[in-house]
Formats: sequence, C-alpha cells, structure tokens
Amino acid sequence: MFRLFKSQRLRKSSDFEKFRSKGTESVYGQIFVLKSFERAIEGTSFHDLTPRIGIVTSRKIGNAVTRNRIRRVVREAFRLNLKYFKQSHDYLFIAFHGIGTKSNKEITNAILNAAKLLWGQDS
RNA sequence: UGAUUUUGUAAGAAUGUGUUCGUUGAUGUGAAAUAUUAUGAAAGGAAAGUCCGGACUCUCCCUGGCAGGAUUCCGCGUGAAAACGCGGGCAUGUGACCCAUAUGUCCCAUGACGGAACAGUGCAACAAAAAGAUACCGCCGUUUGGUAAGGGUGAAAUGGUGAAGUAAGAGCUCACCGGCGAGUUAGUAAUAAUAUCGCGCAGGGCAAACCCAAUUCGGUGCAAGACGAAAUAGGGAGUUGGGUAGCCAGCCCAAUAACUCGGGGUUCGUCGCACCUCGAAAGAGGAAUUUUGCAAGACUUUGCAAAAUUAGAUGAAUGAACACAUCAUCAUUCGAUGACACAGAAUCCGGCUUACUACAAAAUCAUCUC
Repeated sequence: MFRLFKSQRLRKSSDFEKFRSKGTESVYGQIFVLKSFERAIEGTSFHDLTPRIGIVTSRKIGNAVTRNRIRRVVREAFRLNLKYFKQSHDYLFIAFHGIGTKSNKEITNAILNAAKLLWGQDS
C-alpha cells in the first residue's frame, strides 16, 4: 500500500492550528522540525485511522521552485515509509532556511531518523 | 582569442529509452471511483514584476461638474484597445571625413522628443560678490555712486569679432556673423531653406517639479461574483434620511421604514473554471494555438486550405526510484558526482518591463601574432 490519499494530508487551517496549543512531541533537526500528536478518532475506517502529514514551507526557504521540491520530497518520504509513522497521529513538517541546498536523499534520511525518534519517545 | 553591450533566432519541452511506485483533473463502467478499476491528458518564454490595455463581474452599465489617473514630434500600416512595425524630422552623443577660431558632411547609437509663454509658483549641493537680477577684486568718479571690458568661481555668468563712443564702460550706437518673429518657397505633415521685412536680442536651465494645453478614462477587481447547506439572531445602542460610485449636484426610493455601530455565529460545498454555442445523446457549427502549403504586402504581418491540439490545483497536482545509453565536471587506473541558467500555471487574452541559457550577427574594449 503505497498510495497517498487526500485524507492523509492536512487540508484545513484548523488542523494546523491544533499544533500551536496542545502537547506535541517534536524532533528538531538542523533543517526542519517534525511535530506530532494523537488526534481524536471519529471512526474505524482506514481514512480515520491513517497518519496524516502537513508541510510548511515559508518564503524564507527559497523561491517557488525550491519550495515545491521540498514538499514533493517530504510527501514521497512519507508515502514510501508509512510504517515509521504512528496510526491516528498528525504530523507537521516545518522546513528551515538552508534546506534548499540538501539533496533528496539527505532530506529523506533525516525525516526517517526523526520519525523513528518520535516512535521511540512514545514507548 | 577573450570580455562586455545591443539586436535577432529557438514553444529554451524531464538529455534519451525502458521498468517500477505515485499525484491532480477529465471520460467510461458502476449504487458508490475515498471499491487500491480502465483509457487518455497534465508548467513557461518569461508561468515572474503586476506597469498598461481589454474580455468578464458586481455596483446608480441614467446625466453633469469637481477631484484624480493615462497618453503626447510627423506620416503610413497592423490592432478591439494598449501598443507595435516601417519611413521621415528634430535634439544629444561616439567615430570618420573636410576645414582648421568656426561652420559643415557622413555613419551609428540614444531620446519619458507637446508647452519655459506679456499664464503662475517653485528648485539649483559645493564654489562664487552674485544663480535671477548681482559689484568681491579691478576700472572710473568720488560725499551716497557708475560700470559686466578684464580677473576669479562654477555644469551654467547674459551671443561673437571689430569699430565708434565714454569719466570708465556697456547692443548705448554701427558693420559683419549668430539668434528670435513674420512673410515667402519646398513638403501630406513634423520641419527645412531664405540675398524679403521686422526686432538690439533685459534674461539662461529644470515640466522624470507643481503646472498649462490637447485627447481620453465612473469605480471594482475571480479573495470579482452567483447559488446551496449549516449555524446564530428574531434582540442591544444610536441616527433621520437612504440608494457602498472619492466629493457635489441632478435622478430614484422611503418615512413606522431605512441606515450605522458594537456583540455573537459561520469560514463548508457547488458554480464561476478549463475553448464557446446548440443538443438527452450521437453529433453539428464556430473560436484560438502550432505546423505545412499557396497567395498578398516595404515590414511587424494578413488571408485561404489541410492536419494536430485545447493544463486546471485550492495548505495548492504536474513527481520519485532504478537500469542502460549520451553529455558535462573532477580524478585520470578502476571510478565518483551531476543532468545543470532564470525560474513553477492560479479567471482568460493582448502588450510592456525585468531575470536567464544556447546559437548567430554587429559594435566597443583588452591581449597575442604578422
């Protein structure tokens, strides 16, 4: 199962606002922050339980081409390595200045390490 | 040979092929495609800046004035308009030629090229006595003053040479040159020429300063706007007019109605919107773009025919991995890294501007050789 549905992405402002308040777990890297928290479950279908990700790329990171590339790389890393992300959790990826100079592989590996760390903090 | 600048060309297509995994619309099947299905499609020359002009939207798509904005040498052409193309004129500048105080001729480049006036206001660092009307030195006179010939300052100091004149000087006067205006001639015109007439030429520069003149424009911008669902309220305070056009009028509506303010709630979906119209559908008609061919034109281009094509997201799709080939860079033995500039559609068109890659041409500069 390698598809990436719309239900697996954060698509509302309210979803992003939740990261401001409640106790979120964070992993800080040199080029990004990965945050997560367990959301309220409303149903039992696949789309209710799957982990979701939101990506924040501000204008500080670079021009539109650079920001598009970062978003694609992060989504691809999330899609191909879904097993490292916990069920019924929301994730927020915030890119920092300087990420534009990194290669796709470097970013992917850094995200996976951060996800594994978040997995470990829970247990 | 290299660098820089300018102009032109290239739909500047993922370097190509294959495999695998995906994303977003569309269409088909289906009760349902968020059932993990099938088919086909999916970033640019600038998509950028948002500087102009339109389509379209709502609004008082009724009218005038004020305010405010835009445009600005002439002719022809293209265009819905902005704007663009060709030719001409004028100004400034580089270079060459001629001449040698000058004036002039040619080539190329640039030009936000209407107006400096018996319209008005304003501005000019530093230097200089003085930057619009001034006397520092000097000259003359001498009680106050006169004087722009000389010095000195500056980007710019009241046209130049000579004579006459004077206390000394000065277009104060005169001759020649220059300038301005009128007329005449040439030209469609901008404008040019002038051995005609007039003016001593007492006021230069900046309008990318306000401003003036002519022409022209209502505002709003897809977060426009339309519909649906859900939710809140059926109230509070204030005003007497209101019609959201920046303001003022006309015009229209209302007076137990309308508006304003504060508070509360919603911030979801569909359409607009993926070329348009008709149609249940099949399909038909038209539009645009690209390519090819033919024809027209001085050129940008235009017409006709044929074929192909018509992106549509909304925390925002158009991507990733691997293999082989090709190319580039680094090491130069195996090999390693990369696919390269500017840059990412956002309602849709036409321009302008800016950024940048490759190729071609021209100009300038530098170096080397003869």
